This record gives sequence, structure tokens and C-alpha cells, in this order.
Amino acid sequence: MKKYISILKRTRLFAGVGDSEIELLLPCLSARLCTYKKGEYVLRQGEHLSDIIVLVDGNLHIQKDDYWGNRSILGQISVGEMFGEAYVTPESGAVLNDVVALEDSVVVYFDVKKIITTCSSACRFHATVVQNMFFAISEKNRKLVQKLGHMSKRSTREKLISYLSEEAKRKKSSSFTIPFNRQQLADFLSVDRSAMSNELCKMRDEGLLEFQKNKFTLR
Amino acid sequence: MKKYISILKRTRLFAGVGDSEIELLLPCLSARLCTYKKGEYVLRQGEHLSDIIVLVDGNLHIQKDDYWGNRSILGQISVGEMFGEAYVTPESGAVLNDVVALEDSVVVYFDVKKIITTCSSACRFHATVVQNMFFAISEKNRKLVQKLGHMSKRSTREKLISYLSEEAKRKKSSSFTIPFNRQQLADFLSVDRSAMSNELCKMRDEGLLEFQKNKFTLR
DNA sequence: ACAAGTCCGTTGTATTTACAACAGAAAGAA
DNA sequence: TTCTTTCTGTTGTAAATACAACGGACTTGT
Repeated sequence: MKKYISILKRTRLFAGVGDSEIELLLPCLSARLCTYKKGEYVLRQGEHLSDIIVLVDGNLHIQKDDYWGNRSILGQISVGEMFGEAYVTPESGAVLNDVVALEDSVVVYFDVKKIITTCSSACRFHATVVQNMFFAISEKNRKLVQKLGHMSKRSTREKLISYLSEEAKRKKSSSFTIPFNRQQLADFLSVDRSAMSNELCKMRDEGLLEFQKNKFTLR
Repeated sequence: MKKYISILKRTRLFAGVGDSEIELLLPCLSARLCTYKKGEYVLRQGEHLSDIIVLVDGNLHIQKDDYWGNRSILGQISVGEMFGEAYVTPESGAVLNDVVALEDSVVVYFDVKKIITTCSSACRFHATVVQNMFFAISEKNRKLVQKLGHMSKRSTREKLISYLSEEAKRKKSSSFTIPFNRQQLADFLSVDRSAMSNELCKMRDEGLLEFQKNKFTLR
């Protein structure tokens, strides 16, 4: 666990909390470390959850496969990001999506009850963590709304423009690398891969953008 | 303001807080009442926000119109529900969507800073509100994920099935009324109204469901 | 009651997308 | 290297969707 404290320190959840304080907080929040090999499932649709999870190493996808084998990728989780926060309220039911490791990954589980129930005065940074968690969920919420913005576009081209310009804005550069290959991007935007590939090339030919593999440049 | 306390008491945000306590909390949270006539905008895309808002009377839609006039309805807000919570973190930028009153509506603004900064011991229910807000946002998050589930379906029929069966589950009955007319439902699911109308009738002819106006019955 | 406006279903056509299949490029393994 | 496997772009066809347009049912306001 100790080797990941420096990473936890840089996460949203522990912003403003120092190394030594984090070490004190960890047992107070019932922190548990778990490792997953590439391809393993961190969460499965239908499970119940009472923890918030932070990725400290590796890379995860939030996805769902339907009865006909169509895969939807709802999002991607990078090191330092939090997930599972939508399923920890008393009323929330089962987990709606799978979370799968794209590479060997390490996560830390935190008991939500412990987080929201401010404990003894021993850990005075507890309140900071609660506030951080609030901000983190709020931010997540915003991301979901943004994704809904992409998804609500009617055509493949519009979805691509919506997503790519969003990424450009986020990375503050017209050149950026996306965390998806073509199939994954198609699953993320809920479109057909070949149709999307087609559209991307058309847009390139029209001079709207350039790309090499996962690196895109908007014009 | 007083006439809405009984409504606030029944909201998620104030669950477990009594009438008299709410009255004490209101000034402590910088509560401000605002009324909007049918058709007026409560929030506009691009605005900045530092409040959480609760609807205490009326009915609202969260929506966005693009350059070409296509409207997307991201969600609908009923009395007692909270919104705006995604835009109140230090880093969150402008509001991404419009919020418009479908009928004459009344909302209450709460200063977020006041909420998350636990105040003097005078209002001992403050901590409860913080926890409630956490649950409420978490719940909202879940709703967004569910909507993404509908949106990620490829065909109009699948989107309809996804949405309608979700509603049936939520209302715990195979008969239920939806808060949208046809055009609004189409905007909500990001499909063409006539194509959707067509599909609905096909499904009815196949015996999958029945409907009169906004009342649906699944078979 | 009447007029104006809205809502809903229906139809035909043009456009777009999904699906299947394939070939070349790139990446990995033996 | 050579052999696989994966990834990407391309094409043709079938299917689904968007768009425009219209008539009837229902509302609303005068």
C-alpha cells in the first residue's frame, strides 16, 4: 500500500492532504488494495457495491455488453480517477456496467460509510476528503453530461466532431492522443466501426483533421 | 419561502431534517427563492453557477439546442429534485445546457460554499444535509448512466424498449405515464419523431405494448 | 361554435448507417 | 526471419433513419 501513497496524494480525492496524513487516513477509511490482471473484471454488472474505488495503476474501461454482443464503452478510467461512486447510496441498486482492466491494474477500495461518517477527531483531514469526494462526483457528473452531449448527436460525423473538439479543448491543443483504438472509439460513440472509419477518412480528405493511429490533429 | 418548507422537507436534500430545523438551516445556506413563468429559462448554456437549485413547484426540462436547431432533451426535473450540482466545483466551467420551465415554476437556490463548509454548531443538521447532497448527486450520477444506457442503443426500437422498460421498473408497474409528448420523447432519445412514432405503432401492432397519449402499458 | 394551433400517425423518398467481407499494414510471437 | 494476430481502411448491399409533407384528432382561446 505504501508505494501508492504518492499516487493517492495526487488524486482528486486526497487533494490538500499530505503524505503522512494519508497514511493516517487509510485505516480510518478501511482502505484495501486489489490487483487485477489484464482482461480481468474489477466490477461486474449486477454486483452490489459499498465502496468507492480509486485506480492507482493501470487502465480501465467502463463498458456493457448487451444480449446480442454489442459492446458500449461508457468511459475510460486513468490512474488517479475514482469510480463506483454512483452505486453506494442506500437506494442505489446493482452496478449497471462492467469495469474491466485493459492492462494489469491496481485499485484501492474505500468504505463509503467510513468516508461520509466523519470519525473521531484523530483524522482532522477527514472533512477535506468528504469535500474532495463531493467535487470529484460533481466532476464525474459533468463528464457524463458531456458524453451525453456527444451521444445525442444524430450522425456519426457530428458525434466525432463533438468528441474530438471536446478532447482538443480538454488537452488545450489541436493535437492530442485519444485513449481508444478505432473499435473502442466506435463502441464509445455507439456507432459502427467501419462507418466511422469511413467518415474519419472523408473528414481527413476534406481537410478537417489529420490522424496517425490514435493521434489526432484538428484543422 | 415558508409555504415551501413542507415541500423541502420531503426532498432528498433535507431527508431526516424536521420543519423547524429547515427554517434554521435556510438562512445558514443562503437560500433564495425564485419564480419563473412557463417558457422562461432558469439556466442558460454558458452561464456560471455557484448554487445548487431545488425545484419546489412546477416542471423543468434540461435541454440543449445546437446550431441547426436540433433539440436534445437531457432530462426532466420534477418537484423536489435538485439540479446544477455538476457546475459548482472550483474547476467546472460554464453550464452546458439550458434549463427551461415547462410551466410556471418555483425554485430555491442554495449557496454551495455554505453547504460544504460546515458552519457553526448552531445548525447541527448541517452535516446531514452534506450527506444527503452526496447521496443525491450519486443518485443523479446513476440516472445519467442509465440514460447513457438508452442512448447507446443503436436502433430506435431498442432505445424505446430500453427507456420504457426502465420506466416500468421505476414505477413498479407495467402501466405508467411518461413526462414527455412524442416530440419530447424523440428529443430525449435523440431520434426522429416520425420514425419513432412509426416504430411505436409497429410495436403496438406486434402486441409488445399499448398506449393512449402518454400512458403506456407493456405486455 | 369557430378558428387557430398543436399533436400524432402515416407515407414516400433521399440519405445514412449497419453488416459482412476482404486486403494491406502493423504489431507480436515463435 | 516467418507466421499469427490485430488493426485499419475500403467496398457493396441491405436495412434503418431523417426529412418533408399531409390529414385528422384534439386543445385552446375568443
